[in-house]
Amino acid sequence: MASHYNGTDEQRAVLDAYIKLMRATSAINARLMPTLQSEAGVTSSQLGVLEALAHLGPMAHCALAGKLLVSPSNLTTVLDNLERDGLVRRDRHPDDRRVSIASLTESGQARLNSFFPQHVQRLVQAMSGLDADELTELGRLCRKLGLAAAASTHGRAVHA
Amino acid sequence: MASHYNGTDEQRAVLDAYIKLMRATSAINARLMPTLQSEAGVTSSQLGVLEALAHLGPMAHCALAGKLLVSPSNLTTVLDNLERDGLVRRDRHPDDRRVSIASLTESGQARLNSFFPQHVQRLVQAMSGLDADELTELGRLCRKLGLAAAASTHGRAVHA
DNA sequence: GGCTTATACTTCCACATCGAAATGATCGAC
DNA sequence: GTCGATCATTTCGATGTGGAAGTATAAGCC
Repeated sequence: MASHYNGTDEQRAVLDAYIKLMRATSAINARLMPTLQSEAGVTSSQLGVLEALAHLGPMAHCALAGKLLVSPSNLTTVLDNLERDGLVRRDRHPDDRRVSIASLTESGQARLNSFFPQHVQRLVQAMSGLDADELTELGRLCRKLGLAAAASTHGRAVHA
Repeated sequence: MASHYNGTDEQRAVLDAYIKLMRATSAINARLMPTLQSEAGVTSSQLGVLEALAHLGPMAHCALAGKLLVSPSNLTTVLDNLERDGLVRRDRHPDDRRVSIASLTESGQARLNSFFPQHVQRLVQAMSGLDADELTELGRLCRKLGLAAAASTHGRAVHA
């Protein structure tokens, strides 16, 4: 039993599910991150940036922060480190010089190509504890949970 | 569609579930942390320490790090901040002076009592997007996933 | 007893993270 | 055209995070 809290049944059930959810994400990430850093030389935050730029093309700083759900100030740090390592380039928007456009360098693209397939393969292995149906169901539940939580963060929960 | 990766169906399914899992945990934590910091004055890591000490009693540094699944060096920082705020006390083990025993102060216990019920209630609300059965199923899937991932971190995956 | 090894914790460094404040640049009102 | 408001980004300060190295203590071996 994960939860020792002396509350209602509903509260204990929620705490229990929450703890398992957090442990699962920790376990998966603990499985992936060491290899990512030693083999690919990037952190998971940096990987997020590289992936987004590869899939979506060059993006403005604030758009990228929105996509990745991180704060702009945090993204500044991550981009600083990526730029220092030559994986990402920052250019000013020609019409609005407040805006900085981040894009993959050739080196960044090459780096991503060199490790991403293996990274995905390790992820598949890390999640091999669930079969295809369970994976689908986990995705459905997480999506529903995440959308409801995000909606209630701001105003009222959306009806659907 | 969450995943744009051009891999096999299995790889895309895994990536998709992974992204939803990460988004759900981010959304829930984003919902809880601001209130926790402004109302209770503790971070989520600090809450983990306070909870563990309250449920399990005074504990040695390394035992606590094991329970919380964080590195000893990280725990040092968290305990430093909690001790500075008077919520936790560190004492030397009488028989082995290498060991430091962390315990809740009265102030720490009082702080925990003062906000934990509301915190649980907010968690219940944050996770209210799922009904009781879905919560149970999510817990089951996360537990299975987490155990398999943790097992494969070290040696081979356990057979069951 | 003194040396070696092992253990427990801390310190140090790099990175991630966010909020708040500062900076630079655009836009609207007049 | 200038002033003020607004927006995009960076900087700063605090916390969390882990790995590597250092310090203090204990235990084992000769």
